[in-house]
Amino acid sequence: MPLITKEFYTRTDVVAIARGLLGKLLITQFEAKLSSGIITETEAYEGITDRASHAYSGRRSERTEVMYRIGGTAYVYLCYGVHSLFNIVTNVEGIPHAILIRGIIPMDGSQYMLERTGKKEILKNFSDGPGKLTKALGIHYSHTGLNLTKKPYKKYDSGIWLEDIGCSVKEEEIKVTPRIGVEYAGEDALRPYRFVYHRLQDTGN
DNA sequence: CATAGGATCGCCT
DNA sequence: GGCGATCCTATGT
Repeated sequence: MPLITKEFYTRTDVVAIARGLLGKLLITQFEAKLSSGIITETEAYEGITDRASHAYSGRRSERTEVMYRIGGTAYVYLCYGVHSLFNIVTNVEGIPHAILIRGIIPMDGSQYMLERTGKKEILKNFSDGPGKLTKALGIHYSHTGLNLTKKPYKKYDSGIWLEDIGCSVKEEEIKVTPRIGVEYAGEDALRPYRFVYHRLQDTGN
């Protein structure tokens, strides 16, 4: 299946990209273990003008520095001291847009996902939260900065990348809501920047 | 240096 | 619906 390339991520409309990521396949390979899932939920974070963004008002720190890199870079950070949350940086270098991936439907490598999560089987709601999917796919905050537009060449190389599996998502299958857990962002908390792909959501496996 | 709090989850009631 | 886990980051002294 075709790899999603730089041209997809470096576009300027982070909201359009967040919608466009629904139905795409998110794939990881670590220690020769390949696992993947179809993206069913995303949130757009619009950089320096968006109070909900870690880069609001142009803030830069060791953690957020990767947000200013070129679109197609991974931004993974630790939340509540417990969960690694996976984001995709978008736009050109210097513009800190990002998209939080909030849900997937498990596809390949279910045995590895079960192993990582300590579950016996893949049931409904197995990977329907941002912290759950990173755990299932083995994504850790140490993976921040990875280039998502490069697929590992060898079986034992690590990588995170996305592929277009030809899943066409209709407008009426997308539910649009405000983002979760950003109450502190004032008016920006009301922005309709969360996208949920309904046809596939909550089907378990 | 100290400390509050967070783009969450799972278990409890 | 409530709460504790758990630790890094940002901010302030």
